[in-house]
Amino acid sequence: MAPAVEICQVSQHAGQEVLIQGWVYNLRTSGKLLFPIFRDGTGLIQGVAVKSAISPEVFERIKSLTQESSVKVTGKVRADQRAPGGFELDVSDLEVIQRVPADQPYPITPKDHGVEFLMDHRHLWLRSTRQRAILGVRHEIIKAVRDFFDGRGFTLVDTPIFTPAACEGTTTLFEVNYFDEKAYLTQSGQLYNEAAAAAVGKTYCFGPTFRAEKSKTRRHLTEFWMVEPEVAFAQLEDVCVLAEEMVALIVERVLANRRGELQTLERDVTKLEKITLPFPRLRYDDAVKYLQEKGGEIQWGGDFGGGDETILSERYEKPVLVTHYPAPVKAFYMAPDPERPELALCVDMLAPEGYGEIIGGGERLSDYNLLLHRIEEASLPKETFEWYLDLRRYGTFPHGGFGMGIERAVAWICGLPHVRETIPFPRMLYRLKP
RNA sequence: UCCUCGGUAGCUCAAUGGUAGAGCAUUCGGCUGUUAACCGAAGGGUUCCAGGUUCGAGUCCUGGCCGAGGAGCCA
Repeated sequence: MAPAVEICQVSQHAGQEVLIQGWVYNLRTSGKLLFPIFRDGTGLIQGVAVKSAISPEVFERIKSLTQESSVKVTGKVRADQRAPGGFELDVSDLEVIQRVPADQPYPITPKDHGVEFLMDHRHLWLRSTRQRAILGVRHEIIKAVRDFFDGRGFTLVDTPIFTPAACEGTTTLFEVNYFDEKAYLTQSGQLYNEAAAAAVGKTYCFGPTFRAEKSKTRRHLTEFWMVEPEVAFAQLEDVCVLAEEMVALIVERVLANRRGELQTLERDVTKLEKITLPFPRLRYDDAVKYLQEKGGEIQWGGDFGGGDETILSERYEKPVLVTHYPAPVKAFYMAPDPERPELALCVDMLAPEGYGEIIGGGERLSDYNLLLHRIEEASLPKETFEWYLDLRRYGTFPHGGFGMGIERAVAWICGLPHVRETIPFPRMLYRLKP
C-alpha cells in the first residue's frame, strides 16, 4: 500500500507511488483521458487517468466522479510543466468514500455566485481556494500576535465573556439571561486586563467580543475577535510603540510565510512591503485641520466618520497613529492629558488603503476620584464598578494598552472589500446562520 | 434606525404590459493533454408573498418578507 501523502508534500515524492486522501475539485474529460483535480486541504493536484493504462472499473469510477466527492487516490507523482501545480498524479487506483449524488450536486460551482448564496453556504464556501487562503492568513496573523507578546514576557490572562456590566455603555450590549439576573456578552476584556496587569505586569487577552450595534457596513460584525494588551506603568508613547511594533511584525510574518495565499488573493504585496517602522504620528488637532483643508465637514470636538478615516489613511502608505482626541468622544476610563485636560491620552491606528481603524487604546485613568466622577458622569452603575475602583484603591498605577480587531487587520492585509470573509462564520446584523 | 437598489431554472443573469430565455450546473453522446476545457442533445419554472389595476402582469400600483450597498456608531 502506497504511503499517505499531503498534496503540499508531493514534490518530495516525485517518481513514487502515493496515496492522496481528499475531495474532487473538478473533472475534465477528453475521450479516453480523464483529468480529475483533487484537493485535500493542503493544496490541489491534477490527476491523469489513461483508459488503456488502468482497469475499466477504475476508469468508469473516475469518469463518474462528481464535484466534492470524497476519495482515496493512488498514483505515481510526476513533474509536468502542463500541470497547474508543477506536479501531477498518474492515477492507478481510486476508492470512492462518498459520491455526491448527481441529482443533488455540490452547490458551489467554479462559476460566479452572489453574496447571499455564498453566505448561506458558508460552511461549504470555506473549501474554496480563496477562502482557504484567507483562513491561512488569519491563522498567521493570530500566531504572529501571540508570538509577539509571548516573546516579550506578556502573560495571557483570559477575561470573561459573561459580564455584569458594560465597558463603554449598555446600548450596544447583547443581553442574556443569567439564571435570575441579567448578564451581557463582553464587548472588551479591557477592564479585566487592568486587574491582570496589576498581577503580572504585562498581560494580554485574546478572545471573542460582541457588539449589538445595528451597523451594516463592510467593517462591522456583531461577534469579532480582539487582542488586547495591557501594560503596568506604560505611558501613551509606550502604547504607540507597542502597537506599531506588533503590526509591523504581523505584516512581516505574513509576507514571509504566506506569499502563496497573498498571491491567491491577488494582494498587491508591494503595498505591504512598505509597512516598516516607524509609523507616522498625527495629533487629533492636526488631523482635523488636514480634513478641513480637504473640504471635510468635521469640526473640532467631533469623532471621525468613515469617510474622514479613509481620507486620513490614504494620506500615508503606512498605518497612521492618531493621538490626543477630545476626551468626550472616548471611553470614560481614558486618562486626560495633564497639559490639556480636555484631551485624552489615547491613540487610534488607521490602516492604509482606506481600511480605517484597526487599533484603539491609550493610557488609563489611574486617579480614584476622577474615575469615580467619570463613572457618575456617564450614568454607569457604580456598584458593578466597585471592583474596578478597587484597582485605584489598592496601589493604583499608571498603565495603558490597546485593542486590535483581528478581522479588520485580516481584511486590510488580505486586501478584502468586506470583513465577512475574514472570519470562518461571520455574525452580522442580518446573518446568524450557518 | 434611516436612505438607495434588488428578489425570474440549482447558480449568474436576460425578457416594449402580449408564447418565460441564455450561459454554467445536472443527464446522455463525441474527443488521448485538458487548464472555470471544448462540441452536440435532453430534462429543468408557484417569476419572493398577499392584494389591486388591466382583455392580458415577471413587467404597473399598495402592503409585507428577504437580501445588498451606504449613513450614523464602532474594532
